[in-house]
Amino acid sequence: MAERKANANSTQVAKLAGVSQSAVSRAFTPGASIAESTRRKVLQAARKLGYQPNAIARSLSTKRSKMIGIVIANVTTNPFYPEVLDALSRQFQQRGQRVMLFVVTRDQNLDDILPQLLEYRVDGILLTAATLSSAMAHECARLGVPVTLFNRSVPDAHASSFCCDNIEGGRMAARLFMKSGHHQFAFVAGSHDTSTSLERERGFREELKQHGLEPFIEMGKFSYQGAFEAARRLMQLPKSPDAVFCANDIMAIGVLDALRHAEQKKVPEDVSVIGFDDIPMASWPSYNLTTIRQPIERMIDSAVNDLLDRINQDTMYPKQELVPGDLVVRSSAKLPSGLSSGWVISTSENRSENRNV
Amino acid sequence: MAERKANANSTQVAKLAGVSQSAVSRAFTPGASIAESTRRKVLQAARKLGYQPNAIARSLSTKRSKMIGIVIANVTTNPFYPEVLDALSRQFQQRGQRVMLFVVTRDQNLDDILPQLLEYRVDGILLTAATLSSAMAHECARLGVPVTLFNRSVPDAHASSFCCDNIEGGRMAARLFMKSGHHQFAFVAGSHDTSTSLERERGFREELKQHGLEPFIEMGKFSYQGAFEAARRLMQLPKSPDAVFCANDIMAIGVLDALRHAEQKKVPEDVSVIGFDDIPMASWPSYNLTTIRQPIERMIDSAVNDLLDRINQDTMYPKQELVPGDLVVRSSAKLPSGLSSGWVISTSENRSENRNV
DNA sequence: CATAAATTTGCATAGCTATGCAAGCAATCT
DNA sequence: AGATTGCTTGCATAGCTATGCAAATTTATG
Repeated sequence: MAERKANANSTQVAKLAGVSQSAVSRAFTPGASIAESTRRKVLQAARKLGYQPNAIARSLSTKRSKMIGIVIANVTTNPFYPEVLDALSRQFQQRGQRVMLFVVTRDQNLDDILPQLLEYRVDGILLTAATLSSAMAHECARLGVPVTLFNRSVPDAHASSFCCDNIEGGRMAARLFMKSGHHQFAFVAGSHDTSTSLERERGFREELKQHGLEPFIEMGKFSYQGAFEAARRLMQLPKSPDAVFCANDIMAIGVLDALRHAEQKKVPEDVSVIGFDDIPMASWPSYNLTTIRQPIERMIDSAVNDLLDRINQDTMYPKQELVPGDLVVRSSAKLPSGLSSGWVISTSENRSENRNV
Repeated sequence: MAERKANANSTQVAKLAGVSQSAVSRAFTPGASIAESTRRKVLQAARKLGYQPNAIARSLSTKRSKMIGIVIANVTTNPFYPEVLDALSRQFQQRGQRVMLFVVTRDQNLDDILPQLLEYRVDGILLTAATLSSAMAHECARLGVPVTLFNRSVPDAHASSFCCDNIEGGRMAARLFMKSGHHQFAFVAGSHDTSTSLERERGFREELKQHGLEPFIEMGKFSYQGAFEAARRLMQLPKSPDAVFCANDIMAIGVLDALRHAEQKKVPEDVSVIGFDDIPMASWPSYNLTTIRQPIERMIDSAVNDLLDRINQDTMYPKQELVPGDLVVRSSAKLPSGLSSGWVISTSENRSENRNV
């Protein structure tokens, strides 16, 4: 085993600076009671010894690790998640929190992961993947570790949750399809046990049902390839759909590619496609995907604020927030008359604008 | 400030189990000297109290945090990096290391980031972004914290480095272009201060030069959009290129989209395009990108092994490894006679096979 | 200048686990 | 039985910082 080089500690710095160890600690604690002259002496001695406070010892002493556990999945299969991770970790970094990351697979159980985070006494946990078992939610609550779910609906009242309004998003897709005169509808699902996919399907279904319509359902496994194959299956149906709503953009893109390159269909002339998320690729000219945009920044801000607030104030209750999505109209779906590509439609505030997306 | 619920500690467990605190510690330390019967008693008491060893205290005591610092960038702009992050963090997790993640921007200085990692006494550091200043390299060496660079060339001998053979990759691209009879060559660079881009350019240049040829250079800023615009500039040249090599795939895709959708060029009939990385999108039918594949898995394995080995054995010297890339022939570049799409050519072992990519 | 008030300092200890060492114990050997 | 060996166990302490409290110092006030 390698031997760690003796890393200077506060006592050695104190000796060199001719002060007590407490003074060294205070010199590095913003707002602590210490004379400016003493602080300078300490910092100088610290520099000389290459001293840096030991965050591990500080964590032990303060019972605050200043670490947030983030659990994420699908980071390679869906560009939405790298965006989420990027925004999340930037935010936490900026606000003085370190990030302990766990990348999980769809089938991995959180009950094995969370203990590993709790072992390190993370101050809070942010989940963007997998579902939180009720037992684990209780365990975190017992230990006073707040949990926030991003893009997952809440299992019980112990965790906060920040979601896009998936149901309304599904409705928006259905309405756009119907307004522009489609006849056969389909939904490409992600999986049958993920709230996002289920809710988007539900909104889509319900809105269609009000007009006596019902969509075909195919499984796209939340991946490009899965959706590619789903599209091929859809096109083999006797009454193949002319309007396909996908549970996310990466699947919508898989569907588009299948339609164009494997099925010789024109989009949107033969088939219209709508996605969900508005990942950067959606605006590439090869795809020009009409989609429901999740307002990532706003959702992340809320989630981060909520988690940090709950870390600092014991009294706060978990919060559930539903953020409305925007319909971004590009050219993968036929347009109803009066609407042109490049519009963003926010149902929430009933406001439309041409943002040139 | 929130008050932490009293979290059971080893002393409380010891009392309940009727043993000493040491016994509790040993019960949770694999391979420690403890009777099986005692261990059982301890574990039972621990379960009853909901006790979990405190990794922070353990880290302080053992001087091993079992945390690896990972620094990464471009996670939203280049799908290559989510792949790298996914593989890296999986590997470390599997081998019992936690990951402390820093997501940085291109312009962020590592000299501000590394101290934050060192503060937490990470056992090792893996850099996939930014360049390590010599001062910082020394600082890490002084503290005995091994550093491994992924896809970055090494600044001095204090860090290990695992790179794809970028120069040979650039050469391969040049050779393929020349063999299939192109006349005007261009290179779309990522940036002028990144070893990957510079080396790929160098190999490309050198190989062309041997035949008295010289490429145009345009800056693509390592992004889809930047490359899109670079392609448009290239097409406005009096002798516009018919062979464009890009420093990575995401830029190659930007170039493809610009050629097809903004410049009415056919690929590969009018212009051939080659990328670098072989990200998943490269094999999508919309792009079918001919590219130099980086053998991610192998590179990651080597990098992770190296870092963990150096953490455990003080004696080991940093290592520099150059892994050869494979030319993956798809259909974004004209083929020389005798070669058909779907082939992977490994120069290293002089072996070609049809892997149906 | 004396006194009160405010600031700064050091002492001592808590926070939790790992581990070297010596002592205790049981099993094995002669 | 007595001696040897090998395993278990507990004691005591290290690892490093933060912080309540009382003492000491400085500053402000009358």
